[in-house]
Amino acid sequence: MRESVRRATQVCPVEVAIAVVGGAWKMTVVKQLRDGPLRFGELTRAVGPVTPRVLTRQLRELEADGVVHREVYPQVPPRVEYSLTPLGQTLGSLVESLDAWGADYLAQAPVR
Amino acid sequence: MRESVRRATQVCPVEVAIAVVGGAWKMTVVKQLRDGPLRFGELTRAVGPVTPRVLTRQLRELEADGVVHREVYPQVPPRVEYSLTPLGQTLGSLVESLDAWGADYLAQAPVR
DNA sequence: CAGAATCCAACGTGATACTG
DNA sequence: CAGTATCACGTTGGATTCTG
Repeated sequence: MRESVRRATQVCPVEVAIAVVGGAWKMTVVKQLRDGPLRFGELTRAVGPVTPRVLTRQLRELEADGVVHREVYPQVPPRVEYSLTPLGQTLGSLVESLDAWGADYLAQAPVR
Repeated sequence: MRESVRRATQVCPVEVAIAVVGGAWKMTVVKQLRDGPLRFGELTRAVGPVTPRVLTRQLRELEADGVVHREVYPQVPPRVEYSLTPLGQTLGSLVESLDAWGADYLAQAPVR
């Protein structure tokens, strides 16, 4: 268990959830993977203006937390596919809620 | 609109939601305020091992994002009450979902 | 009581260049 | 293609002390 998650257990279950999914790009990754596995490059483009360096780290953390599965196909050129684990799939409704709330928030507080 | 929220708008609504509620203690604050207004001291004790310095900053951000209302009663000793705004109340179901997911996560990945 | 001031360490995030 | 190496930096969260 990652340290930040372990610390959250000392506070409240909601902090645990935030510790797992609260990082930048993480919930967007989950959102994109809901439609099926994606290769690293596909995921990079789908998520947005994220650098490979950063996306890799977020994926590693999601993997460590059991949310994402990383499948390496030993071939040239390399092929690595990311997918949601069963646990990751349980985040589906949460992603939808966050997506809807964020959209509502933008509707009532427009970007200036 | 806070800068981190504005940046999130360039990515995805889910990132906007995370930008608003993703900070440490924030969703725990919302959870505690669901049962009604709390004074600063009460909130400090209810949230957990948070320092006044940090809790104040998180509350200011939640206030700036329109989630929390801060009511000052001009008296001695000072009395300041925090409550959820209508927007903050719309986070209710999200808090419940996060709480449930976090609890499930702990059940399947016990603290070691 | 409800914070503000000051200071700081750690972390999260990012740009750029390079590689098996 | 899917990263890694290196470097850099702003923000976050925190400890401590002090105050109207």
